[in-house]
Amino acid sequence: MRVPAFFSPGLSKRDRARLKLLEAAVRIFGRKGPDGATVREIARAAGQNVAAIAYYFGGKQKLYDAVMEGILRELWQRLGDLPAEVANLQQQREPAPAEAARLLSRLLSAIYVRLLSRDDAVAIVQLVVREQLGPTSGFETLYRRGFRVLHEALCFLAGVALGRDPRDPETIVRTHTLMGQVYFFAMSREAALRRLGWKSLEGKNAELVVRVLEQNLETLFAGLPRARAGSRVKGGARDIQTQNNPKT
Amino acid sequence: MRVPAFFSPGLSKRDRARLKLLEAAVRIFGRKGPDGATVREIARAAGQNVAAIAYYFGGKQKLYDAVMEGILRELWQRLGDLPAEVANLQQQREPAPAEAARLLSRLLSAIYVRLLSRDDAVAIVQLVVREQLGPTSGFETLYRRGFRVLHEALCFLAGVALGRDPRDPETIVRTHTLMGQVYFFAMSREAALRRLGWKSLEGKNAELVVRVLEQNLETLFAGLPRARAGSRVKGGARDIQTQNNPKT
DNA sequence: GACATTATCAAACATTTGTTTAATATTGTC
DNA sequence: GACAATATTAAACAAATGTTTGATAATGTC
Repeated sequence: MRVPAFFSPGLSKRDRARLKLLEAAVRIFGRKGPDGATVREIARAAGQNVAAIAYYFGGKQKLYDAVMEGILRELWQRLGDLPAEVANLQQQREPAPAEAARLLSRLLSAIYVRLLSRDDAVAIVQLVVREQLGPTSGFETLYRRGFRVLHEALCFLAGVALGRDPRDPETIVRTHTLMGQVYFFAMSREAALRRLGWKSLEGKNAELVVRVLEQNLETLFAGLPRARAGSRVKGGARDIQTQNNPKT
Repeated sequence: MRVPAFFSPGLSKRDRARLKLLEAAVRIFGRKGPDGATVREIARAAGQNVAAIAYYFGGKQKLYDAVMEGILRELWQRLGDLPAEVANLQQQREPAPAEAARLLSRLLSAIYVRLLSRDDAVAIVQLVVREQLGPTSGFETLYRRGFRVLHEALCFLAGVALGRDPRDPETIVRTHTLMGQVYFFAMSREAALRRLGWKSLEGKNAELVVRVLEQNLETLFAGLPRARAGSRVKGGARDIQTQNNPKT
């Protein structure tokens, strides 16, 4: 007999097994890496038989690919409608520098608060960091549909805020340093926690980080020299909302 | 017959074999991670037999430990006498904020130029980043004798530069954001290279990064509010030169 | 040159790994 | 309830991995 929908909301038994497997896979792939993690451990953690992985996903590699897909969905979902706000600004003919600066600050803060600081996203971040290390299939996916899109959006905002071409190497480098201020907390999470004597990057602690971050950005946008008219925004970035792009 | 010293400078045959294995191990551990790397691959890359690893190091794990030691040595060696300069400043009774700010800038630039940007240090950075992900034996070593020492030194400098207690959470968080501006280039190396269309972070490209970085720091130290006297530097950090410290 | 130490190597070994199989149980449909 | 499709499981399998072994070569010392 089919289990009523209100017991397993919208999910067939098949989908529930897949989901449990996926959740366990994120955790264990994150902790041990694609090579260190074993299908047996993942299956055990998900309360499933080893063969279930081959049955539902077609093997370890395919499971890993599915995990990547899930991470990307989670990533964009957590950012809510902020990407839409950026896209809005991108459509304007003469976006205001102050507005761009403000949105950049909000976006980076949101990335920290909703994503990087979260205890429930540690495994995801671990996985992403690992994939940053080398060009594998996982890296390609995350870069093309995650990092690059976000990076381009941030470069656009920084470009407008500082009156520079978003594709100028200096703008890209500058944006990278801004991004690093936030991402470093996630990438060296354990070390940061220890140095601060914290148990988590969330909650009250997140408030301090966000305060420091926003103060940094404000100071930078106030103090950095703005380019004279002429070297202004030329092309603009790719639209942040068209996330499935080839090339580069 | 013993090979004359000038043919294999100061190295016995034993040491040369160990060295070749170590070099190959850094590269392959860096690329594939401790789990992904196999002893057979490392041995092949080093031109040695598989059994040589057990013979000279006592097994894969011990080889990995030895690699960590080597990385630590390389790390501090590349920083030259900059740590000594920090230690100098730490000994002064009333270190000048401007001098601290200048040294902080020089230190972070040196970390980028001599370490993070270098093509010949990619494998090392990869290994370090991987170890950042979780508390394993490798992490403990790198944290206690690498990250923590550097972090404390930077916090001291930032504290002096901004007139704040180096152990105040806000100072530590602030320092972390400063550090992240540089380290992010190494931690997301591949992504940064692609976004910039660069082949390397070295040379001419490094000049741009350093320029942006120093401009950021200068702007921040000029614009961030300095604490009033009273909330001034209290304890100072541990001495940067005593690198083998227990606790924390 | 003889002898002991050290180094090198291919083969063997025991585990662990991802995957497949084949039998059994469950579920959905009529 | 019968039948077919789908799920689940333990066992089997082949490939790989880290380690050990035992034999042979090279090296250093007297």
